[in-house]
Amino acid sequence: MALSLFLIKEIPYSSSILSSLFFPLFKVQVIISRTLTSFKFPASVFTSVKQYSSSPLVISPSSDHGSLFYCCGDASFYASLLGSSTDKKHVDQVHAQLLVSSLRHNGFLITKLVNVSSDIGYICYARKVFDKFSDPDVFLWNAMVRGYSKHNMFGDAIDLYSRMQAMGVSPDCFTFPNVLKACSGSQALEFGRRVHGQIFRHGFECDVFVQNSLVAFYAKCGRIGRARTVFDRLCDRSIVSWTSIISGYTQNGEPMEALRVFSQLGRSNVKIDWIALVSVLRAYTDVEDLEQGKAIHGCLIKLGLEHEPDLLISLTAMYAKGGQVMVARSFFNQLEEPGLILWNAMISGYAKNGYAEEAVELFRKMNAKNMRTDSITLRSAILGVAQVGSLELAKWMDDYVGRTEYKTDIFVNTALIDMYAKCGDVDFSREVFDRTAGKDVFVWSAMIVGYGLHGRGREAIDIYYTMEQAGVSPNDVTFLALLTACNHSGLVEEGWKLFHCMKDYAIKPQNQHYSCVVDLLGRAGYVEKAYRFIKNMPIEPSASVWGALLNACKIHRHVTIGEYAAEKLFSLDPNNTGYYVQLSNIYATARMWDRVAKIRAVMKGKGLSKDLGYSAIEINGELQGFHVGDKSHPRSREIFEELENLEKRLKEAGFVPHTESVLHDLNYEEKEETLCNHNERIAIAYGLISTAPGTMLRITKILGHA
DNA sequence: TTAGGGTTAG
Repeated sequence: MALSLFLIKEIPYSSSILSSLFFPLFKVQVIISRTLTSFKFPASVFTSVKQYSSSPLVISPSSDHGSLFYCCGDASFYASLLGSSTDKKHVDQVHAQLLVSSLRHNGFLITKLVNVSSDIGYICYARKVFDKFSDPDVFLWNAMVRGYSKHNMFGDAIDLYSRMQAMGVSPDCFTFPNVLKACSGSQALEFGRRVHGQIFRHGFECDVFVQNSLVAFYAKCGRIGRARTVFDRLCDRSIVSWTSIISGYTQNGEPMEALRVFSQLGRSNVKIDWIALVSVLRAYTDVEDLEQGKAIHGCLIKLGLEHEPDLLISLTAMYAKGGQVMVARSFFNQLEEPGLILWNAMISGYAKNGYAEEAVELFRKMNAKNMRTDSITLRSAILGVAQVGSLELAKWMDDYVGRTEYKTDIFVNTALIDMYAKCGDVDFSREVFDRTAGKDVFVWSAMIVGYGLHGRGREAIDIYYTMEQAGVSPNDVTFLALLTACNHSGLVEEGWKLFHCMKDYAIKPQNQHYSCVVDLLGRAGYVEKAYRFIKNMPIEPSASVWGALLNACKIHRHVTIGEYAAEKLFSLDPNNTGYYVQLSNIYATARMWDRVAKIRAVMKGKGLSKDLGYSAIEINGELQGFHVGDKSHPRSREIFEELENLEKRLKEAGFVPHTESVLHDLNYEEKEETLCNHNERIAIAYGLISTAPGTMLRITKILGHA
């Protein structure tokens, strides 16, 4: 109907539409200006017009876009015109018509105009319309607040709501959901609390819409306890209430509780819909229970929802995170035009599971298709690049980011800092770090991690103190980064001191922190001190803690403590080959051959074999990976000749290899294990024969993905 | 006329 008005332009070709469809439906009178008479309306049109002549429809030419038609219908006529608007030009035209009509002060139509403009992303226009209206009612205020909330302009939404209150307009049940969305979007916890008070005062404590919004608000602001209280007090819980609290728990890192609530939901009479299932899938993804997630997948198939595009995103993410990237990819491939979030889920799934090249390739494909990318796409792609380990690719990625609106995005820059460090150039990390404005604890921590990775422990510690001076509080990640950095640089005292600083910030050390300290003490030879340190731990030591102790025992030939650590490890992680090999090496060093043989028999009985890592080097932009004892490269002979040559020169220079444990009759693999740097050496040798003297060689070590 | 929940993430 609305379109037919604008089709008047085409009247010479479609006069029947005008006369048969348009005019009979709206009681309007048409006055056609003389300039348009060339359209040669058929006589029937004028007859219709005369028949329905309660209000005037003026048609006159406009200079801007061909012919513009001013008309005056009734309010529902304008509403239907606006309702069908999908572009700014249409809205402009209808607004222009409205302005010259007697309905220009009609609050209902102005509200509709504001709603429609903000729906099509014409938010500043909506505000202009809003501002021109002198006496907005609650509907109009709601429409404007809704517009801002919808476009993530949370501050404006909150300002407007405050102004509304100052003007003495009473909010209604449609006001609060939008205001609360703005509060959670901008993490305005205090303001939201006040809104909660107002909800109570205005008597909306039983409105399920308003209360659901409150649950979501508290959950998104990290106040899951408050969210639960609101949820528990709800007189009538809808599926939205349940979904809000379930996803709230997942968002707050409590997926187990989310699943408990979900089982309660199963016992209630509320019908479960697909959005509820999406949040449950997320919870199973987070508890890393792929089997249970598969069961939910089964439910979805039963409900006939498995092809729901938004569910495919959750399924893709779940399978990708669970390491089943092929299954994830099959979901991705199901859609002809996967949306942005699905691309993101797939790219990050690849990147997080060691399929770095696939991640980068998919990102490139996305670009080739001219798809829109966002901050999350970039973060995932950067993670992929970091794991590929190529500095060339890293620079390309950095350039790419520089051409987007995300070059100042703090999350993206954190990822870039990490990427450069992992690709071998921490000074580039520092450049990104220096140009990042508004550094938060993650940015600082990423830089500390970078320096630590490169054995520049002092710089890591310096940066930490600068961070403190800048008034940014460290978190558990910061301390882990610091302890790791001290570890790599052998800064025992500094590490010990920093570990004890954790309590100043009320950060409870986790197993990772403890294992770092054990490693630090152990490597420096304080094996017994490390052992006592573990014995005094307030939490149950994990395998990584005992593993660090075992490693220290191997280095410092401590059989008794080594056996103790190994016993703990065998019970915690019975199938990990590394611990058996390490204990066997401890025995070998102590020349306790009978025990070496015993360990080997146990390993054989369990059918354990080694999981190899590899090292990679980039030559002329091409990445080459080497496994331990890798002879598959076409230039393998030259590489091993260079390696021998290198070892000869090392010996001449006075290098004494640590060979005690290789002297006895260990089998081939065990010898390879003992020469733990072997694959790095191959990569170095390849680098030396492939580059001009003086060229910087960057070796990337990739663990456990053979 | 207007409204609430989910999925990708340093």
